[in-house]
Amino acid sequence: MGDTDTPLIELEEGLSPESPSKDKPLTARGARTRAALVAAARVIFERDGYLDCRLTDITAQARCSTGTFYTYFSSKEEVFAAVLEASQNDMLHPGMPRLDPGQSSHVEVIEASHRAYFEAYRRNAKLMMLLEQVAMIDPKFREMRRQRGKVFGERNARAIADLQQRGLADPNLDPYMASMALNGMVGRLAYHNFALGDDMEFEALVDTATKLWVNALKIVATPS
Amino acid sequence: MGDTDTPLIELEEGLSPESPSKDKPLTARGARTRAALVAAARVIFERDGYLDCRLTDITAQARCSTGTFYTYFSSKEEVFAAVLEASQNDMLHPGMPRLDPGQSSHVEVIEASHRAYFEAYRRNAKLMMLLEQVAMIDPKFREMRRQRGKVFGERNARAIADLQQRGLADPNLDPYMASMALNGMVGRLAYHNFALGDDMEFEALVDTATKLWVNALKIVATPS
Amino acid sequence: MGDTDTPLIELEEGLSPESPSKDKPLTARGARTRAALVAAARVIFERDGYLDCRLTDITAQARCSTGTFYTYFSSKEEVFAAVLEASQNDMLHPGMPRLDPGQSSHVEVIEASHRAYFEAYRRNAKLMMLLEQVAMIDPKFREMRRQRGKVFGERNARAIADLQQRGLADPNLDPYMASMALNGMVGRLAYHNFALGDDMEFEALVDTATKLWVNALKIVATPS
Amino acid sequence: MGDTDTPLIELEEGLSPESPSKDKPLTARGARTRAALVAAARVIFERDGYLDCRLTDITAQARCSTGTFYTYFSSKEEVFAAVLEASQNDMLHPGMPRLDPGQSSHVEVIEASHRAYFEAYRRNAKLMMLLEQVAMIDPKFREMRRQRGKVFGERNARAIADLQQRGLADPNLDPYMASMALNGMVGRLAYHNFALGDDMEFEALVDTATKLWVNALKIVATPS
DNA sequence: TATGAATGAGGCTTCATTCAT
DNA sequence: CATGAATGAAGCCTCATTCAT
Repeated sequence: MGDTDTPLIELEEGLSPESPSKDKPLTARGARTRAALVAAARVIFERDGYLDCRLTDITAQARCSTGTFYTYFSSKEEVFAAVLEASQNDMLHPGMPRLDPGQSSHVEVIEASHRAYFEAYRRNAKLMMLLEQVAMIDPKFREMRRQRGKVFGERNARAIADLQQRGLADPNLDPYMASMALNGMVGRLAYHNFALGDDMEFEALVDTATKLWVNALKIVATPS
Repeated sequence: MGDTDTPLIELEEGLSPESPSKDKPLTARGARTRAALVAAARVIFERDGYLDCRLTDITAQARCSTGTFYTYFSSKEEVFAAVLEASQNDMLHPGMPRLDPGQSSHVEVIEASHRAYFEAYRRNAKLMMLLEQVAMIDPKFREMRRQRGKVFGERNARAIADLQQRGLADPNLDPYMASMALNGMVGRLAYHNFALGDDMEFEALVDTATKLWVNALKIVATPS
Repeated sequence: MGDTDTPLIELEEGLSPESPSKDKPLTARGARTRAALVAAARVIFERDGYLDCRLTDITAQARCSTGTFYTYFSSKEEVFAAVLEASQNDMLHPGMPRLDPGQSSHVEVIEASHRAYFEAYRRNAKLMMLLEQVAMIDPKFREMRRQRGKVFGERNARAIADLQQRGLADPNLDPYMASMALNGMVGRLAYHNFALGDDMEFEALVDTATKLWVNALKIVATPS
Repeated sequence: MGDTDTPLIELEEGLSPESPSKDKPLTARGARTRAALVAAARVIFERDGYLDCRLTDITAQARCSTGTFYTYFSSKEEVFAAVLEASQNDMLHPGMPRLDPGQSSHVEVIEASHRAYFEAYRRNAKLMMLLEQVAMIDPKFREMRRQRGKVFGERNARAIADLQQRGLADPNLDPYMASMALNGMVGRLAYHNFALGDDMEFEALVDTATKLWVNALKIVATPS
């Protein structure tokens, strides 16, 4: 991509921040308790699912009382947001590789991105599944996901448009639609494999996703 | 597609039957009541969502008593299955066009399939969203969806393999993975547009989906 | 009272209807259950007070389950209204005596009214105390009481104005204010005696209240 | 009233001391904190009512921590008593006028008393309403109010009896009952006007209350 | 078959009070 | 004295499911 700092593609589904809820200065003890609750919530959510988990399961896991939960959160929804927030770093910055421009082609960048994305997804599979679930249940999270998808869609759309202008990608495609479609494709692939456990071979997955992207956009194999 | 009766691609996400549950002979009156309940259930499910709807809302809508519900179904889950079953015809056979082989190219078949799929999805958007929701909530429905996805994935995988063998598609792709990925891509596109209301232009959608498919598989533009 | 059909005075504090809440046709069984709940509620309210009574105490007393409560009422407030409604006949029509006009004086009418009022209050002392309590707690009931007090106040104000015009009562008094003041006086007397248990002699109470009314208004002792 | 130092009438509803609770020497800082809590409590009680206010609202308003509250009080009830105590001066000694006996009639004394009472009530309307509320909720405060009412009732009863003996008031009335009734009348009038906001004209209120008292007791208009 | 009242387990939430720092 | 996090008992309320009529 030469002189641009925009990475060619970004595939992260991204998790979510939103509102830092009950944001208080927090004493050291408070911070510890809150963190314990968030960690416990992740464990319980992943074990029982969002719907089937009871608040008391979370507090039991965090070894605190029910009341304490409400010191830091005011609903299941809110802890869930906190869990996502706490996991964001891993999902949002999936070690986007800094490929040496001189040695990498567009294809290599795309492949590296896919690999990083799939790896992050695999690491957080349970959580991703949870997010899918909650997004289907709670309109707030659904909207959050949609917005985030849009942001990534637009970012990749710009990258695609850029390639098109430089004659390096199929000019007949609508950049935004193509972007949304291909992002969705990779997301679905990851969901099926890591969340549903379809269990395809990891490298083959990266390879297929990359080939389909490259083919779909008719990307010309030229050094990045 | 030559001598096979397998259509080139099938995109339907498919809805679901599963267990015919309380399948009794049913008197005329019984059949009427049952049908009323199924119809009412669809209305209420689409209005309130699977989780937020109460059984009494359904019976109220069907103008019958709570007890009657249990004459025909034994749980919410079961009515939902019945609703899906009743809607399957529209979703499963989305008017898959019987194109005249002599006049149609692969591309035209793919395009027609996409159009039919998107139209069906649009007609049943609320229900499809519901299905997505329930699949995320109830393992039974999740598994049902997965199986169905697999069936379609395999069917398309065979079509892709066939094209590859005839030198009409990129031979470097894993047919099954590619099939799953592309099916997922189209499904996601439909979900975003018709369920989430992303509101892209219909024909552009068909066109983009088709181009991406064709490009991705590097389908050689030859008459079907 | 001569040519007017307006009774000279009316002292009832009145209880309250408001909204018939969950008014359904009610089957015989339903009516029975509802009545049992209302009766149970009165018992428990009078025993424990409005605040200290739990819904489960009421359902236990009514020998039904918690859920059943919610079939008929949607809150403590609502049962309380129902209890009041059920008691209204006794409080609202405290046997207002039909004195023979030819034989009764204004004073006799006033005395009879006071006696009837105090008797009704004594019969329902616990409930009246409850009403006082709830009126202090819940703005809805407070307002209800205020409105009712106003209605009686105005009614008596008209009677007082009538007497003034006929030269039978102190013309220097504001009829409405005097009415409100004297109604309040009798109400407070009843509250202290029957609710708080100040335990004055019943006939002395009637006598004092009557004398104070008559004196206060300077009612001329003439046959009604 | 000649040779007695008992004022003719005293109308104050009186507020309350009771138990000096945690009466400690108190350092200067402690006194300040306690005062802040009492002041804060009054603000919050008046804003939210006794029942709906949380202790944390009070401590927040007083800009101190929850724990500090318990350094000075051991319950909500106790702060409330402290609030009343702090306000007593204004309510208990409503500037009872020292009229010059040579120039004032009984009527003027009564009128001045009523005026003073209503003014005090108006100044403390919110608090008086609160007291009414708490007296209905908490037996301790109810009893306190009753005792205080009795004290005033007896005091006025003595004044009435005195007048009766001197031939200056209706001898047919029971002094104590009449006293209780008339005190109650004025209290109720004040409650309706200043707490419930019935909004009658202030001077008319004083005038009506006075006329009713004088009439009711048949007080002979003679210089005090 | 239809009815709809009755059931009751169990989750959610509040807030006065305690106590370690 | 002050702090404020932690506690946990206690009630409310929902709604899928049953069952007597």
